Amino acid sequence: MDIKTVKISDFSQHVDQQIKIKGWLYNSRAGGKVQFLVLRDGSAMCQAILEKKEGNEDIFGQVKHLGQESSIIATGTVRADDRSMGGFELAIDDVEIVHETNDYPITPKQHGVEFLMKNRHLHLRSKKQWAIARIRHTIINSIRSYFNDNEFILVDTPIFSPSVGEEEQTLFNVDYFGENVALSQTGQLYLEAAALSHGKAYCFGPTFRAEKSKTRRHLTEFWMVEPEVAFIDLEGIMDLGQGLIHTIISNCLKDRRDELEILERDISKLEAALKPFVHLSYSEAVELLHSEKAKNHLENKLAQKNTRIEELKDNIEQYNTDATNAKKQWQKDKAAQQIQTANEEIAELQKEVENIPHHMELAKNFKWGKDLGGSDESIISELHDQPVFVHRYPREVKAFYMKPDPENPDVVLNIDCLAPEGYGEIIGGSMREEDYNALIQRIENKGFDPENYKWYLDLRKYGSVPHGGFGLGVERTVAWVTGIKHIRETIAYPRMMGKVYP
RNA sequence: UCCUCGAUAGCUCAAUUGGUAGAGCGAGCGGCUGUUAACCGCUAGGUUGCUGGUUCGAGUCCAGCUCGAGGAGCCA
Repeated sequence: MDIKTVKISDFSQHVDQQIKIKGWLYNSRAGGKVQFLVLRDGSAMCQAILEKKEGNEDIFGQVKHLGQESSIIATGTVRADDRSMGGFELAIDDVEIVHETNDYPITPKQHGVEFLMKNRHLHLRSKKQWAIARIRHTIINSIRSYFNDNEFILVDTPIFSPSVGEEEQTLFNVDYFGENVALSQTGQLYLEAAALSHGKAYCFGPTFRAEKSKTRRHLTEFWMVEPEVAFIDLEGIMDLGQGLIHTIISNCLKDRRDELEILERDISKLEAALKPFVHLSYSEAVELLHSEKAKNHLENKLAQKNTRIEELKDNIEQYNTDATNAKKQWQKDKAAQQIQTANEEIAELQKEVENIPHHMELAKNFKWGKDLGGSDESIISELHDQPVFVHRYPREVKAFYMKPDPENPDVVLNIDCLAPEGYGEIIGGSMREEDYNALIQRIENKGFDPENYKWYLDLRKYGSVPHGGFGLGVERTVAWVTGIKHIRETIAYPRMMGKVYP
């Protein structure tokens, strides 16, 4: 009789049945007569019990010496047991060793960033990385289904783009049969053409920025989805963006509870984002930055950080006492580890504490007409529980194709969407200038040559309509939803300044 | 491009005013029937990132370089 192979995530439906699982050894605690194996099969992890019995001494001995990440096929009976993680475990009858692994580099203990990134191809198997990847999958799937369900047509825009002379430092140049072209940093201009064909269109692909940014928010290669709609207005664009983010969040809350729990994400923060978003004009945002509210917020933040630092210092005292009183070596080591972790947190907090007065100055002295800086965005987003749309920025700091507000030509009809908790800008979008002559004017004012925009200008010559759209950065969205600090963990193989391996 | 910090065993870290390089984890061997980063005992494991300098003596001090982390600017 063939024994059925089941997924660990389906264990609850197979209690007391004999089944097979195909997977990998994640960790093991071997005893003389019983071994506790933590197995993973891609769907989940479970504990498996191998008891030494008459007749299985060979298997017992072999499994005992199996290295972490050895691949195996285990046959056994599913049991409900509260002592086991997930509430179920596998009582093993037999193990087939598919591949024996020795010296797997990533152990269940702590590792540094550099080491993990060098071993990224293996790091992907770790629990947190596994959870992040699954949430990313759900986010991308939500994006596709949201647009598909709302009658958008997917149009793929080119990655090789002619260089038109603008913003050259931020583009990657490629030798294209002797011609200098750039890797695309947006599909928007091409997508405008598609929107005039389909009414609603979107593109979804990788995008490339050669900015020399080394921060936790930047990648040189990242994924962006860009919808573009004919006959829309700015309110419509904001509704579209809010609908998209609501769909993403509610799908993650519905389908990725376990993964969010693995990442210790505060669910209430995500639930708050299901409320209608805050709408602030740029001018209102500037007022907010100048307000007592912003000042008080930063003062509170400063006080909180200082309190936390004192708390950590007290903890360190305690750990030191623990270490002195500890009889066992491992207790001393544990205390040392805790002290190290606390010191790292203190260092980070002290840096923030140092920066807060500077941020206060920046906010207080913010002049109408400048683009919002990173710290300004943080202040605005931290003052609200849900994402914030900031609209109508000064025309001078924004791109040439953005349409000026007919009611105030000093500002353009654009939006930025700021994610909560300081995760920064996740959406940028605008209405596009649809008037032929006005667009030429804008191109010339920015110092560009209208000759290079011939086909783009054609869109204003033949059946031009009010239209607009936005771009949403997938990795920043994943960082926010998962609550992880650094964007490099939101994509399987991050590309950053100076890093292209593996 | 600029500013700050860092590089010691496979991994994470320690090493007092410059004076014999250590621990835990991991690996190997052994012990333990309910473990949750299991635990206990033993063993192996090092050109202290590179180059030069100061010194009787450098992991430690100085200079330059390489690599990494965080931030500024810019941005999704």
